Amino acid sequence: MTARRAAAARATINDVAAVAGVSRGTVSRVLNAEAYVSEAARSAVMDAISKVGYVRNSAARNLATRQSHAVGLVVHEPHSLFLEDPNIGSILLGINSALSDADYQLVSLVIDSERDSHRVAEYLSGGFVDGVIIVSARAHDPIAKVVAELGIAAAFVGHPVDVEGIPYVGIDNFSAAKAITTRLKETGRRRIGMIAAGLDRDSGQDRMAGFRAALGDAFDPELVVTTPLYAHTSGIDGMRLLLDRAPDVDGVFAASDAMAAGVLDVLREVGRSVPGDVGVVGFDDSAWATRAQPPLSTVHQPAGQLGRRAAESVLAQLRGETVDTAGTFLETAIVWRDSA
Amino acid sequence: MTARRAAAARATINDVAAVAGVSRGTVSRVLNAEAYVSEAARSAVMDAISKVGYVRNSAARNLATRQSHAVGLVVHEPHSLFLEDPNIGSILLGINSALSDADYQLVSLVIDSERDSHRVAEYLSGGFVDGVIIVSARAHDPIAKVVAELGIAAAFVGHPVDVEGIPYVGIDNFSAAKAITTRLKETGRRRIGMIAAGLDRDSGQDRMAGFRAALGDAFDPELVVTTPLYAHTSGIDGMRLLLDRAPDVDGVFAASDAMAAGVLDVLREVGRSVPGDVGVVGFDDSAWATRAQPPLSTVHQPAGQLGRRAAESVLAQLRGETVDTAGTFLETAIVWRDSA
DNA sequence: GTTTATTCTGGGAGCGTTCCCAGAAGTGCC
DNA sequence: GGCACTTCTGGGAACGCTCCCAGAATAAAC
Repeated sequence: MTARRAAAARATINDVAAVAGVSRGTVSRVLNAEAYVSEAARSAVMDAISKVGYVRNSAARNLATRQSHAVGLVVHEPHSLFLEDPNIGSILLGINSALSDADYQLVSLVIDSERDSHRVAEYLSGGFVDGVIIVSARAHDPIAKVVAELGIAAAFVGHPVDVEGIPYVGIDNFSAAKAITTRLKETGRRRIGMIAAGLDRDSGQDRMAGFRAALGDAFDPELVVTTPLYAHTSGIDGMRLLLDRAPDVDGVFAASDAMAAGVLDVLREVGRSVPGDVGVVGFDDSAWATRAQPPLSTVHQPAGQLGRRAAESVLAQLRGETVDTAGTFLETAIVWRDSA
Repeated sequence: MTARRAAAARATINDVAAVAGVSRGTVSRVLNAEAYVSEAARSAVMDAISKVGYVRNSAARNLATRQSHAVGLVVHEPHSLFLEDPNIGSILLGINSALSDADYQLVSLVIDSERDSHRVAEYLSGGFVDGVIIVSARAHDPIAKVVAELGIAAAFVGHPVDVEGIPYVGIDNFSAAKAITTRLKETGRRRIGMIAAGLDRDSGQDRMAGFRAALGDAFDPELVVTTPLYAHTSGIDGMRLLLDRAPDVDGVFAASDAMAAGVLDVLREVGRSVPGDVGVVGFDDSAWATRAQPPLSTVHQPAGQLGRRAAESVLAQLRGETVDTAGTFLETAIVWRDSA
């Protein structure tokens, strides 16, 4: 099998113009939906387009407009969370959906961390993309810094930890944590504990604050176990500690599904039934939730919307609009399964 | 925050030529590593490039060469497995790595299934990409058909079910299944059963054949339970059936990690310890494997390599080379954890 | 009917490359 | 020194679009 050029000779705007009996300029105006085109000319051009099978040559357009009509999805390997984030697929689809609605392309910018940030800057200022979306950046992400300096149209999905001036889209962790804790409380639990994590970020703090707000007077600091990571093992260690402190605990809110899965493991180990003896809820609605036994009640993140909104922010910046550099917080939903 | 053009005035090839004291043509030759450039000219151009901070304008290049220098990753939503495949992130990274080595861009082609295949064909022949990579296509995938008809440079990652003439990259299911079964046998198991699935595909058949080959004379058809799907519930049902048939089973090879997780659930239910009473192995090294209790011994797929090889095949086609339209099979590795 | 504003159209110029041809410079051989 | 190669260089033309200006056609106002 050898390579073959897809189409021997593709129709150009000139072919369309000739068939429609108008000029190149008029075809271009129709293509770009500009004003001042007569209805007769417009329909003649439309007919001609489908007749000759015209498809716009984006390279020529990009060259003439000096824009790439592309938005990059920055994946900064291996330091990014790209491979770990369970919602990444949906986020990507959401981004793409918004972009293609606006006739923009999504290009993947996988940046190898071996190279320095100078290379990254060159890459971004190289005109390959008009804007950039950064998913789950970590603290001190060099790309975030470069983007901020260059003033490139950009948006984050997820919390940027130490970057100012770039809009981001996230979820309302406080309300979500409060809502699911309330729901857990309503199942009749009296002694509800929490396995908290990531308190060095506002997302982690907000989840804990939401938990506290939901319990009100019933809140007992003794029942909150803090761990540094959102990991499965943190959930195991955290739950053991919690059981030590409060053997009568009958409800647990884990700040991530991975930790909740760890909680489940410990409860099984010590012979407590879920949700019979103890009700457990998680956070994320990741793969952990459905694969756990029993499946976890958890907080669902609107991953697709997260991506879409970030893309729309970049698009707005590209149109020259002023966008809010503060965060946009999306509503979450509670998914009630069998663990509580 | 308003949009800002990244660079006020980017350096062009003419600026480089002026600084280097040579002509446009010579700069172009240096840029494209062509023959017939004197060493003096080459180094003068190189110096000038870094001096003026030149970055090639890909739109102009694409226009002049009539190639996009981009390869598309087709994601055919919602029918594709894009969101489900646990290895998708690594595959994507592997593809990108090979592509960027060859100075190609990866662009995401998310195709909405609401539109017809005519639109897909237009998309692919529209010159947006020079080639295309299709991940985990399902049977009767319309894109696969269009690609085959158009003769576009393409490659599959994963088994195409009903498409001929397009190269694909997969793993050697037979050897992998044989190897892990042998390994299981070597732990001293005497009665090893299998939960097979997907026998309507060669991947499923190969896994079963590998299992059989590993056992040799010890193979007992009675100990093979067949299910249609690779799902978790299939694993549960399959294991119950296997225990009915052979209560003395002391080893199980499940054709997927999801099924192996189901096997684990059943064994726990009936009070058999793993790996004490029964050794269990899976296939895929997906998230199920690490999240199972105990973590599964399984077959690891070289996801990054799968992507890289597919990309390299497309690149070879683009260079006009003849590539083998049969499948390329990559070696797998056994990951030995705690379940056997 | 004339003037003025508005709507519409054609086509030249330019975007930054690559391609290719013509010719200059260098090398080797008789 | 003359001739035939080979190596190297410059620059015109083209790629297919958008931008923009000048002017034609039409509509509105006097």
